[in-house]
Amino acid sequence: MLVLIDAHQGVPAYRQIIDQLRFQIASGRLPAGTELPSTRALAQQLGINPMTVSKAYGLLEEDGLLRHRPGLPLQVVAQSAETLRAEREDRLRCALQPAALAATQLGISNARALTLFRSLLSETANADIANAEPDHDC
Amino acid sequence: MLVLIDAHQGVPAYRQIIDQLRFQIASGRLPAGTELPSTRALAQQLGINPMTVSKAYGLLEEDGLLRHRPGLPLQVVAQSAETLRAEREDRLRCALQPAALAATQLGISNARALTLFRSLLSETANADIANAEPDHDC
DNA sequence: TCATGCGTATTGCTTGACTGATACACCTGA
DNA sequence: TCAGGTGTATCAGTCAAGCAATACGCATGA
Repeated sequence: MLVLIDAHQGVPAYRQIIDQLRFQIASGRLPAGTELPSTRALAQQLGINPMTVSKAYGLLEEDGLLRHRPGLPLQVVAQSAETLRAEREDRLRCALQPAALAATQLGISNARALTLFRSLLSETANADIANAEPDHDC
Repeated sequence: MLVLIDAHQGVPAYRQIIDQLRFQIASGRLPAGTELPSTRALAQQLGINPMTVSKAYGLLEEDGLLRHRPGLPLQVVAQSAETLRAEREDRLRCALQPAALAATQLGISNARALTLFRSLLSETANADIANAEPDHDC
């Protein structure tokens, strides 16, 4: 399954599509040249409107991640290794930003925050990726 | 001036109040026992409705940062050392969990992830909360 | 040529967040 | 007791985001 929509999550559908595709492109799971399913096909698979998929595709194309030639399916655009590396780091930075803000506002020292993050990284690396769920509600 | 509202920022007024007060409490600029201005006083000062201030105060009270006794002004709650330390760390852990997961799935090394987090912590600590700017949308 | 599939521009609806006006209950202090 | 202070419950209005139905232009292949 390419994309999964969780209606219970509060995040709009088109943004979930963007996030998951962007993630899979950055991580290399969708290499350059990969053809994406049509808007109608993916929409039917997800049980949503084709326009919602189209909105996601359009924004990804604006970002230069996808290429669209009329009459042909959308393709993942080839990106340099450096661009991919920067993209990966950017995504991690975005994930870390709220944590850094929380640490500051909570008055937790940088050293303590880093120690916490280090232990979490070890736990996550050892955990099975399949059941990537938060242990308790945050 | 206790709080500043920037109408052009896109962030709702009640949330700007929460963020700024939370930061000032965490940083010690508003020590325990400090009496906050009344909802009406702060509302008039900011040119907004008292209910908007009340909403912010109410949420901060839910978080245990403020204490309200009917008929008396709101007070900053005394931060009991050990019990709140664990709770603060738990909240930071929850903020860090998705980042640790992203680092693992993106194939970013623990060392690189920690370096990134360290630099973000420095940036966040130096930033003034008044102009809490998103560098670029994540 | 025509049927088929493609992406999407346009339009309107729904939903929820945000805000504010009003009214109320409560406490303090004269 | 009562005037004046407090926070806030309730209700209604505004606004933008998200989504979907429809229709259109385009490319392909028989």
